Amino acid sequence: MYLTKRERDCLMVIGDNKNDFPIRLSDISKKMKLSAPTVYNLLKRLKDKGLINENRGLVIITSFGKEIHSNIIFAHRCLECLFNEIGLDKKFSCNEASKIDYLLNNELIIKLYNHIGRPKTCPHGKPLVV
Amino acid sequence: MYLTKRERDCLMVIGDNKNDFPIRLSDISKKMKLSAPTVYNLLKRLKDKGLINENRGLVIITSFGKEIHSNIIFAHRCLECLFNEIGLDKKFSCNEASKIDYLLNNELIIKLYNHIGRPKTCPHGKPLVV
DNA sequence: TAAATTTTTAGTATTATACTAAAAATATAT
DNA sequence: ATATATTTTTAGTATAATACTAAAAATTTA
Repeated sequence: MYLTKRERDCLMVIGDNKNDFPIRLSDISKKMKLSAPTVYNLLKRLKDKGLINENRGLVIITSFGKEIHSNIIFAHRCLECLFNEIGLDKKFSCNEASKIDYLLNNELIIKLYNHIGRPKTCPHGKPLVV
Repeated sequence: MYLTKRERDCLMVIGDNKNDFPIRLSDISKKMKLSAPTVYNLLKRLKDKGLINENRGLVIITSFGKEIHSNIIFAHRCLECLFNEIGLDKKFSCNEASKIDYLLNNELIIKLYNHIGRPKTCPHGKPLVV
């Protein structure tokens, strides 16, 4: 599953949506600070990759999309823990984690998780395993 | 200094050249398994970024290019050490490190280096500090 | 100097990114 | 119900990165 940084960011916005209702294209557009047509094209790619379903601007994440999303969340929080542990502040840790959380092999992330002592939460207090 | 993955790979080939003589475009082309015109365009970009000097296919790395190259080498080997420590084999560690060694902030890498106990060498036995 | 190799130009193509303008569709408010 | 507002979609444009082939130009080697 190769994702570009933008695709990753878009999937995160969609997956982070706590609402029961589908998220709108216009909401994603506002959150990502990108024009509607740009998001329209992004959504087409995420659809092609089987990560979302989309109908007339209403976006629902697929179960595959949820899997990839939660993998990225897990990788992100593991990396945040590591970066925080070695002396970076929360914001910096988060920022650096965002650059690479979608690129690394899952096996690596699980081994990293074990190595840092299976923490319960990330530096923001969010749970690592949901 | 933003580099693409390909630019990173090309700079590594150029910087890894131990020969006193400049490396040829055709040699880079062979090593990277890319056509000569593709490398030609890559070199133009590295030139624009001040990383190399190039004249009629003869390529020399600049002092700035050397700096970036050695930063990436250092990041790469630190990451390899970490990945090896958490239980990945040499090859896997190297492969994963290559994905991200050019993306992370230098401060982070230095803190990681301290965290892993300032090792002398990477899993391949190559020195971390030259 | 001829042959071989290498660099460079020219042209094509794809993917990702991102915009504006405007048409079409849908939703909201009166 | 209809006018207004919002949203989605299409169309068109643009740039950067990637990567190729074919062929011309330049350089190197034999």
